[in-house]
Amino acid sequence: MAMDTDTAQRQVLDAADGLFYERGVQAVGMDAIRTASGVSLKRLYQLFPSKDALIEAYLDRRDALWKSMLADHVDAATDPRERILAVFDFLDDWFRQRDFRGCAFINSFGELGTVSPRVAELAMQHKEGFRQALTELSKAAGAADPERLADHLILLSEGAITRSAISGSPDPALRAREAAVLLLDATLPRD
Amino acid sequence: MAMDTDTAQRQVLDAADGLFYERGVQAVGMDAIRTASGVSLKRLYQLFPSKDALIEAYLDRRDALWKSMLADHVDAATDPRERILAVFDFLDDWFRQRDFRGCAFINSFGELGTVSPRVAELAMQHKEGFRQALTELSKAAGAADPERLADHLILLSEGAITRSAISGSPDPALRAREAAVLLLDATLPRD
DNA sequence: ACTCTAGGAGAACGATGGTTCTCCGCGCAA
DNA sequence: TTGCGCGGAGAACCATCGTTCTCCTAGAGT
Repeated sequence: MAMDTDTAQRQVLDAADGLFYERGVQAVGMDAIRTASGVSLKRLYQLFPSKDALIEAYLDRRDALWKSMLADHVDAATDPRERILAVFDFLDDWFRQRDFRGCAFINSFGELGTVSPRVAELAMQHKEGFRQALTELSKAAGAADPERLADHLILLSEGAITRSAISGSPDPALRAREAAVLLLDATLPRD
Repeated sequence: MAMDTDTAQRQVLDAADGLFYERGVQAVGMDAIRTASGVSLKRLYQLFPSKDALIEAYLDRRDALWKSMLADHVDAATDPRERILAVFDFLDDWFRQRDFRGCAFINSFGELGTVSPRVAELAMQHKEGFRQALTELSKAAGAADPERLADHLILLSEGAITRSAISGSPDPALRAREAAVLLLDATLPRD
């Protein structure tokens, strides 16, 4: 009758993801997660020894999921320039999801950045991973200064994320893509 | 001996600004504001009937202050193109402030956006004000499509704000300025 | 001097949060 | 069958929060 450990863990993480992302980490109590997951408080606390641990697991999973969604979009293209632009198609897809609420890492950092070094660190690592991905793509596209191009593309992406979250419209993804085209035209060697 | 209403109000807003901005709105209790401001709870509640009202006043004041700091930087330049780039000099100044913690509106939106329509509205209005300022600057610089240029510049700015907040470095302002130069070169008519 | 009232300090109140504990039932080893 | 231990439901506990209330002091008007 006892639900096995793996599915219990998954259900807790599913519930945490939905609630934390929608309402913010501080606004969601452990009781809400217990109700949404159907996993008792006792079990919940033996799977995750504290709310902080659960928040960390939530962010870890988001990071992995996000990276894999990004990779799926990028890998659907072969031309190096198209692979860069695929990043913005990915953003467009993401922004169109009904539950889109901005970047979980930015949101969590805003809530806990000053008080939880762990959350601050996870946010930095997540963003650093994105930066490295963009640097690779820029290198593959033949940019003379791939790190710089990556930085410019990140700014457009992050800007699109927060603008889309606040405005509630997916448009910023298109605007960011346009701007990226201009930047690529100005930066990459002609072909 | 009673402190007059204006100074009490100012002290409360000063304290609220410091605490809300540093730790986030939810993490700061009214008691902390009372201690930091030196204004008794009773008086505090007759100045601001609820914490929500205080949050709103805090955001209102941030909006006004931010706009005037931006205007100061922009108005220090006369050449239309320089006036656009002054936006990024403003960001650089801002990011270098020791207490810089990102955009108060983005942070508050992340915390309360789904639960407080008022905060969501204030965040939208703040960003819309920025958008209009950039649209005016783009128009003055002779852009063929000033709204589009403004959108592109906003993405760079917002991206720089969140990246600087998370990385703790002011660098993103410089990167955003570089990218803005590339965009202006690609967008504005030659002179 | 005697009210009268605004304001300060802080207790009080009811709600909610994270975390732990109690009690109970159930499946399994001997 | 008899313990035994895991897990479920939810109460319990202690802290904190937003908000209000009580009590008291001190100054202003008469």
